[in-house]
Amino acid sequence: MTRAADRAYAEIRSLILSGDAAPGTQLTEEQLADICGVSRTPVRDALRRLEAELYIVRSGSQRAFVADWSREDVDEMFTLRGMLEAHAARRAATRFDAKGLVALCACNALIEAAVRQEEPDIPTFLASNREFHRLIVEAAQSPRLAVTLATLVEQPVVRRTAMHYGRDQLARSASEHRELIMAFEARDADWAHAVMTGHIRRAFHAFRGVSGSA
Amino acid sequence: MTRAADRAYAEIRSLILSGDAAPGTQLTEEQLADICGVSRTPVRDALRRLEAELYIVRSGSQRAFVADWSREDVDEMFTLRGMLEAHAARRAATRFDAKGLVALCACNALIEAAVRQEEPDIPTFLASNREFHRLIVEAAQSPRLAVTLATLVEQPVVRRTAMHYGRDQLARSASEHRELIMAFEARDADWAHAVMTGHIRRAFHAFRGVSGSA
DNA sequence: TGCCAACCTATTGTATACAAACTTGCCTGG
DNA sequence: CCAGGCAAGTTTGTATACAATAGGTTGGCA
Repeated sequence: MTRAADRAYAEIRSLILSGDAAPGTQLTEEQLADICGVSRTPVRDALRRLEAELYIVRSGSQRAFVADWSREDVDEMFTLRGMLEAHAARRAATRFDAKGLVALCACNALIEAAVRQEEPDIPTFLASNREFHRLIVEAAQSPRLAVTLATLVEQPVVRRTAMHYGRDQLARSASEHRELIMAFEARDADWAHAVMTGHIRRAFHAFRGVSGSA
Repeated sequence: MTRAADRAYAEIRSLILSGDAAPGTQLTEEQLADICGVSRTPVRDALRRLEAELYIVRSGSQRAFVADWSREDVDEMFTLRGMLEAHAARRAATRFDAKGLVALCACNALIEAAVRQEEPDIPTFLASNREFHRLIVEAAQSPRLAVTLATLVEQPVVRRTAMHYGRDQLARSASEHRELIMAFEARDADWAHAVMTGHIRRAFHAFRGVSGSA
């Protein structure tokens, strides 16, 4: 199922994430169509998605530009994500079934393995971390929440961040995940909410530290 | 600026809100193109937006169906909206300028006028109410928050609800708006947060009451 | 009669051509 | 010299034709 629109979406997002398309750059549909080797139609679809996810912004006349992320934007993104993910954790705590918890544990096992390596395996960490959070949102059983969060977790910032984490930060993350799992096993909604809040806030400050020194 | 895509969006949304397109109904692009008097291209754009706003859902093979709103969906929507709008109010409290507050007061004056009528003017109430909340989100100065909330406030439920409110509920709403304005004038973030939380929760229970008896 | 397969239809995905709208820069008149 | 508008070029919006694919139906075979 590799539709042209999906490939265009992945390609354009990659351009933005890699920095090849710097913030503020204008993205014209034709130019992107050339790059992706498809026509403008699927490119338009891809741009709509990227716009909803705030990778790009549009001028008054609907021209597309690579979004610029100010310090305030990053702060606000983490705050929103913290609120919503904590809410998801609260809901998930009373809704997880045995199978879901097993999957969650397996997922975190992958994360811990990736971290324990001599040279931490960042791509695996990222993928598994994303899956971990996705499992929790899924367990929360709220389509609205899932859609809303989906536009926040896959942001440029999140991806760039982990690249620069030290192993201690990565290990800390895995450890917090373990505590989350404990809260879920105890079906303790308040606990899960609190741990998730702290988890995201810590990630936020880890990012500020990294980004400030970089 | 009445693009075909915008008209199609409004037309299709209206079909869903009015109930002409019942939940579960399949919406085919060609059929909608006929109804709206445009080609499939703008209809596809409109469907993408409606999908993001959860008016419609898609099957595995990308077929579009009118979304079904369960009781749980409605609960969750109000909860999310409450969290996010309260957060917006908190931010807005320390960011409103004199001009913004004047606009907010003017907006609520319209609402109160609409409510005081012999026969309450529901369309005006809805429009002004929407503008009132929009002004607050704008004052919060968080594009992410604005985008996120935009997908929640314009939901089928919200619109259907107000149609059935009694005058007491409408008046209560306007009165809560006045208290919000007081909180903003005092630049008291916690107060604004609390009032907004209560405002949305009351609307939620008013809806449950109306919808339960209907 | 039940099931499987092939075809046929309905629906979405993509490409392309053309139209509308916005930008830009030049030119003209004051 | 500046302002305003006009014209050319760029970019997005829309329509339409065609391709691919999923679903349903019908016919044949066991």
